[in-house]
Parts: sequence; C-alpha cells; structure tokens
Amino acid sequence: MEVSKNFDFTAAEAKWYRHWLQNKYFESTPDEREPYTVVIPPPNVTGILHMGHCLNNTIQDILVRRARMMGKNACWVPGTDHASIATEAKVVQMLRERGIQKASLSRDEFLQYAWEWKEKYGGIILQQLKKLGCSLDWNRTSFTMDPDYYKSVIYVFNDLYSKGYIYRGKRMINWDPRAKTALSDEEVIFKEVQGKLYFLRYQLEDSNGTLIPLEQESITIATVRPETILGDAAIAVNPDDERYKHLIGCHAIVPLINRRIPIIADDYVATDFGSGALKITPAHDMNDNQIGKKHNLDVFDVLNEDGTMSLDAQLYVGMDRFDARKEIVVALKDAGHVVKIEDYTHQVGFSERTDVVVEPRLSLQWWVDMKKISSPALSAVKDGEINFHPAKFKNLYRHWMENIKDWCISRQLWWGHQIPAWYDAEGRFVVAMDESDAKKKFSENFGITNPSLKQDEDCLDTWFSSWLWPFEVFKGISNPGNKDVAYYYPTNSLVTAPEIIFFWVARMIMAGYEYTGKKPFSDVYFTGIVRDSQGRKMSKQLGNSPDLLGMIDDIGADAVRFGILIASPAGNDLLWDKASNEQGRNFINKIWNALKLIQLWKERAKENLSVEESTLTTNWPHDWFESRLREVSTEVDVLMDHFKLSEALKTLYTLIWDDFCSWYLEWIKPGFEKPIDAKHLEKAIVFFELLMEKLHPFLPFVTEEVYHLLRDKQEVDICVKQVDPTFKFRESDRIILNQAEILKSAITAIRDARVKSGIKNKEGIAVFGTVKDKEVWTSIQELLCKQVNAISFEYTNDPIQDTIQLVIGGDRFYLKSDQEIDTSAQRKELEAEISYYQGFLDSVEKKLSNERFVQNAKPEVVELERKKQADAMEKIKMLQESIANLG
RNA sequence: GGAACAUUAGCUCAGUUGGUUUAGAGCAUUACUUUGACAGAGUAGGGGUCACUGGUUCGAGCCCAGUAUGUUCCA
Repeated sequence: MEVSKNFDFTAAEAKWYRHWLQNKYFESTPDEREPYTVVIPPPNVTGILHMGHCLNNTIQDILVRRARMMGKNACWVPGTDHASIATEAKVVQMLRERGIQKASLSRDEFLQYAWEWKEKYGGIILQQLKKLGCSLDWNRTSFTMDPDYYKSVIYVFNDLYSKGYIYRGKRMINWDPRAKTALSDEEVIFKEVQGKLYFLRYQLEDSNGTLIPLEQESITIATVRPETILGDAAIAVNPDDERYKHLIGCHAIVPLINRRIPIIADDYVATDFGSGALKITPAHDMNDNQIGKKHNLDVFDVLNEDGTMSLDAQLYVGMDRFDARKEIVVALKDAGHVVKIEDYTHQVGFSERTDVVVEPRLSLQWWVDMKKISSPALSAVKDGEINFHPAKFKNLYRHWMENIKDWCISRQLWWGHQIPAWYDAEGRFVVAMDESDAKKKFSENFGITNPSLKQDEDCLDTWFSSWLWPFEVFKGISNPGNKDVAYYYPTNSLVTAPEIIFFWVARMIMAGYEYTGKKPFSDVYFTGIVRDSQGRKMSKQLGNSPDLLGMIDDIGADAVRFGILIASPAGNDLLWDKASNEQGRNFINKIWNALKLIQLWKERAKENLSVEESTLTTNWPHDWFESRLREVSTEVDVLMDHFKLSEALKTLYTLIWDDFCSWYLEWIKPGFEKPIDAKHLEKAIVFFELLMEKLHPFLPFVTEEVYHLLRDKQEVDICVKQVDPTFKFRESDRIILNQAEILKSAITAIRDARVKSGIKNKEGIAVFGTVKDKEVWTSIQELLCKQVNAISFEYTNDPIQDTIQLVIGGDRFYLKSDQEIDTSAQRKELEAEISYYQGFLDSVEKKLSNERFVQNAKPEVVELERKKQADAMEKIKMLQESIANLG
C-alpha cells in the first residue's frame, strides 16, 4: 500500500475518532468484567479548553485507554459544573449587551436567560475534548444542575441541616462588592499593592472626662483605610507599651464624627508596627472583629453591600469607598488630624472573579460545621485507603483537615441551587425539600397553617454540588443502590490539580463517606500546574496561554499530548514550551518513517531467499528484540502503576527510537535493493504492532493509523485490542540482553575508532579479536560486521601489527584497513583511557586499603570492590599492552 | 509570623533500603557525516565541588542539624 510522505494527522484524527464513536468503544454498561471508573473533574460550563485541561484530560485518557486494553470495563464520565459565579457573570454580561439590567428582571426571568446562555454556549469544552482524543462515554454526560442532580443537592442540604451540621450565623466574610456575594477564603487572591499608611491623631479625654486640646496631647493611629475610622469602636494598645500605659481606660474622640471610644489594652497589638496604637473597626476587619467580640465593643457597619458608605458612616453616605477615602483625607488634613502619610506596600485581597478589592463584612450566611463530617475523610487518607500521588500531598491534606474551618456555603447569586429555606414575614424559617414540605413544617414547628412563605434568595456554593460528583453522576443519591452506582462506585482514579485539594478533593471524600459509607476513589493523581517557560502561571491577563485548539490544528493532537506529557514530571509543576510539541511531532515522524521502511520491504519480500540474496542468516535480532520488548513492557507497567506517566512515555520513546529504529531495523535491514526474507519481515511487523499497542494510550491516533497500515486487514482496532498479560520479562531474557549490550558497545567503539582514524564509511575493514568468550561473539559477529562494514572477523591469539587497537569490555580487538594508522592519535586515545581507569582504580584501592572498610562493610560489598579492582587492573594492563604493540 | 516541599549539566528532571565502575536521561549546544525509511536524520563529543556549612558513618547526591534561596499553603 502506498503511504504518504508524512502522517496526515488532520484526516486520521477525524476518521478514527468518528470510527471509535460509531463502534461505541467508549460506551460502558455494567457486566461481569472488573470496572475501571474515572469521573472527569467537571470543568466550568463556561470554560474553554486550556493547557491545564489538556494535561489533566490527556492523563485521564491514558489511564482509561490502558485499562480498556487490559480487559477492564473502562468508564470515563464527562460533564460540567454550573460554576455559579463565573456563569452568572457571563449571563449578566450578555444581558448588558442586550441593554437589560439584571436588577430589572425577576429571578425566573433571569434564570431563563441563564439557561438560554448555557444551552447555546455552555459545554463547548466537552466538544473540544473530542479533538484531544478523549475516550469519554458521552451517553453519561452529567451537569450539576440536571433535575435529578439538583434534587440530590437539595436533599443533602436538608439532610445535613436535620443532622445539625448546617447552621445559620452572622460571621465576618469576604465580600465582593461588585458581584455582591460572599466569597470563600480561597476565592480571594492577595496581591501586593502600593498604598499609603496614614498616621492620624485622635483627640483625648483626660481621666476626668475633659477634652485635651489636640495640640497638647493626642494619640496617633496608623491605617491604610482612613474611611473606616467612621466605624471605629476603640483604640487598642499593647498593655506593656510604656508610651500608652497611662491612657488605658481613657477615651479618645473619632475625628469628624466625634464618637467617644475607649482605649483598651490587648496584647494582639504589635508595639513596633505603625504608631503602636491600633484602631479597632469590628465591622470591617477580621482581627478587629475578634478583638471587638473579646472586649464587647459596639459594631458600626459603615459600608453598604455595593461598597458605598452606609448611613452608619454618618458622612459621605452613598459615596464609593475609594472616593470617600480621598475626601476624608482632605477633611482630616483640614482639621489637623493628619500627622504624616507614608508610602506603604501591603497585601490586599481581590476577588478571584471580579478582581475588585474584597471587603471583610459581617453577614448572615449558611455554614457547614466541618468538624462533624471530616474525621472519616482524614483517616481514609492517613491510613492509605485513599492514596495520593505524589504522596507529599498527604501532609498538606492532613494539616488542613486537622485545622478545618467551617464552610460558608451561601452565595448571593441566582444561578445555582437555591437554598431550600423558607421564611415567613416574621423571619421564622424552616429547611425543607420544597414549598409544600415547608408549609407542612411550619405547621408542625410553629403551629401556623398556610403561611405566606418566601424562599431564601441565595444559592449554594458550586462546590456544595460538585462534592457529590463521583456518586451522583451514577445517581447514587437520586436513585440509591441502582445498578450503575453499585457497579462503578467507588471509582478508581481521580486526576486533578493540587489547587483544589481542599475545595473539591477533601469535600468529595467527606461526602463520599457521609452518603455512601465508602470512599469516592482509590487513587488521586495531582498534576502539576502548567506554567510558561519563564515559570509564570498561565493566565488571560498575561496572555501567555497558547491557543490549544490552534495547536492541535497545526501539529496534531498526538504531538500536543506528547508535548504536554513529556514535560510533566510526576507531581511537579511543568514549564511548558512549544518546543516539546516539536519533539512530539518528530517522534511521530520517526514512527511514520519506520512504517515507510516496512512498506518498502513488503514490496521486496520473498520466501526462501538464496544464499546470495540473503543478508541476514541469524534470528538473533528477533530474539533480542522480543526480550527487550518484554523487559520494557514490564518496566512501563511498573511506572504506570505508580502514576509515573511521563517516565513511561520516555521509556517507550527510547524503545522505539533507539532500540527499534536505530538498532533492530538496522540489524535486519537487507542490503541496498536486495529482497528481505518474508519471515524476517513478518517478525518486524509483529514487533511494530506490539509497539503501537504499548504506545496507543499515549498517542491514540497515529498508533491506530499505523496499526492498520501494517497489514491489509486487522482483525480488531487497536483502541480495543486486548494486551497479552503474559507478555512480561523472563529471567532467561537476561542472557541475550547482556549480549546486546556487548554488541552495541562494540559497534559504537569500532565506529568511533573509524571516525577518529578517518576511515570512510564505504571502506571495509578486517576485524581480529582476542576474546574470552567466543560463544558470545560468534552469535553476534554477523551483526557486528554488518554495522561497522567489516569484510572479515577472525579470532587471534597474537597482536596484529599496523592495526587500530581497541579494548572492549575485557576483550581486545584489532582493526585493519588500507588506511595508514596514525599511531600518535592512537596512543593519545589509549593514554586517556588509562588515566581514567587509573583514577577509578585509585578510588577503589583507597577503599580497600582502609582496614575499617574491610572489617565493617558487608562481605558482598567488599567482594564487589575487589572485583572492580581486578577488572580495572586488567583493563589497564590490556591498554598498556596495546600501547606497547603500537611500537 | 507559622508550615510543607524543593535546590543535581545551559534548561527540565531521574537517581528505589547509604557502597553497583571517580553522577544518569531528554532537550539544547559543538564537530563531523550525507543520493539508500527519516536533515523533522545519523555518528561522536563537550558540559556537574550533587545550594552552602557542619555532623553521623569505614563510606553521604541519599541520613541528621543549621544557613541561604525558591515555590506553595495557612495567618
């Protein structure tokens, strides 16, 4: 069959993905086989494919394809999560473009637009995964707001509430004034900001309650947020601070609004920061809030939910917080309260979603009491029931779980699962499955029949639905005990990013034990973070994320998969560079060229070659390559079992490029325009097929294409081919593998000598050997001669004059050619070798002359050193003789 | 401020319980080769006080302590 010059990945990728889908290879239903289940970490429904997804999903696809080929019933479940904040932002933006204000819509109207948006643009990412070759069971595509899934989330809320694990409480939270929503700590990004530190002096009262003139004595505080002084409730000083000891118990006056506030003592205050006096603003700072609670201070909430100043501020009411800051500084200056203003660099929290400065704010929120459900999840990882790869994340997990904090699960958004709490006009509430259930509970709890109820406006944190993912994709809650969940759950491997170990992984483990009594998965593989070649995280702002789909179009999905994986050492961040794609493309090109060679041979294959036609009389190359293939298969299995995917791919890369192409194919290659023995060709094809089989999980498209081109008719597709589990390394393989090492080093050494002596490739040489083990050399001499263009190979006991002398292993060789031998170059070469071995020998002898070493070291270690010594001495002796022979 | 992890060739990394040929791989680099599957190639080479300082040991890239630097997480 005619084969194109290069692999046409565009055509092959489309063809094979369609073919695999048509044959339903990715679809799974429960049967008698062992399942292998992976659930995809659901990407945002708003998302588009980026490098992180590429890495993550390539890894999952490799695991799943490998399991499928190993005879397991592989099931990889796709889906998306509704990403409440991100999606709502997109919808609001769409509405704005149409000139619609969100505030002008009812909740139902807004949700209609949101669903419209989701149907139209949502889930593009799933289509993109097909381009990457992902073998997902598309029939099982799930969404966290599917009707059953939605109901399960509501059920879980009810259940946890009835168990007393969910409570409602006023707490200091991170508030996003643009999205008008609470954020979890994890959604706040701290950035270094150039700000100002304002030193402000407050007027004091003396112990009799008389105002002291500002010029006479005052107390100076330092703040970066002068507008919040309107919410001051106290000034705190360190009890040991001599400067302020006399003021403790006195009062100060908040400038501009003349509020009288106490001066209190608290050892939280650092004496060496700012002025040593700390203003306490309980409504607007996490630490101040705690101090406020401790000292029973009043709370003045001076900000509205949109970040403007509130009525309680008394001044600048309705003005944005940053404008108010500018104005109040002017007013304070005018009133003589500003002592100095310094430049100050500090960490400020920004909203991950809207990038506005986050406000610490008091708010009534729903919380999960995490301590009540975390303990099985902690011990599961500690005891190794769930294994983390790499294991270092175990520590991190343990630390977080042991210091776990309550989880704020309410979000001030409409897109998501609406909190199932109903209130009456007097603020009484019940948690229920739906409104009629709520009415029933109102009558039970409060004796009220047919109350007028209003459901909580807020919806739940997205993670509160995605923590059910591993079992609810199989309807484990909505249809408990069904045949799918019984078969596929617990799942096998989860592949995700370490960034969401707490957001998601830990919570899935908790939910798994809480709702199924079982772990959700056995292994968690944490990928690295994809960074650019300068080590920066990829981000939209930096514009350093490559266009993944464009890359797939340019270079092919296989090359992209290779590129990302080869750069991805287990558990480390990876510095991704476009060059690694090219390495992938080159590798595919290499495979393609090997295919072309095989096709060329097919045209010239013959049975029963005559002696003149035959250029290979031994089966040694086939025996060797089989042993080598067995060895590597076993190595790769071990690496894969330890999730060392990058190394497994490197191992296969070397096997194909070096062992198969550079050695094996060269060894069996017929002479120029000579025929090849059909039985040799058949062997090569079988090996090529096995190589494609091993490589298929990594590079699915090119392997399927090559596999089908190797024979006119393949019985099965490689995608679903079952590997032979008995094809493994055997102890007996060692002999021939060792012989091959000797052969390779002999070829390399002789080629090197030829180059150094300027012997042209075309010029034949005669090889003479003085060897210890003739049997070994006899089995490989045909190949040796072929590879170094030797016209003869003879054994000799005596030195041969006027030859190039080599010591290979413990054997001596003489190369004879018509070329004149440059003895001085030879001598230099040999002397360099001697000095290397002499240095080596010295270090060994130093050890052996140390009596304590000989006494204390294990006998086999001493024995080994003696052998090293003997080997080195013999080598040196042979090299010296070679020099002597040069004359 | 606290904690975890890391530091090995120009870059990215291996290096399994301390001894296995005076440290290995890929990429990059240098020289040479070139009508024969493949220049997207082949052959050969150069390149490292294993961050630093001590300690344990007959013996340390590996174990221990400290220092420095970096990354991440938590305050």
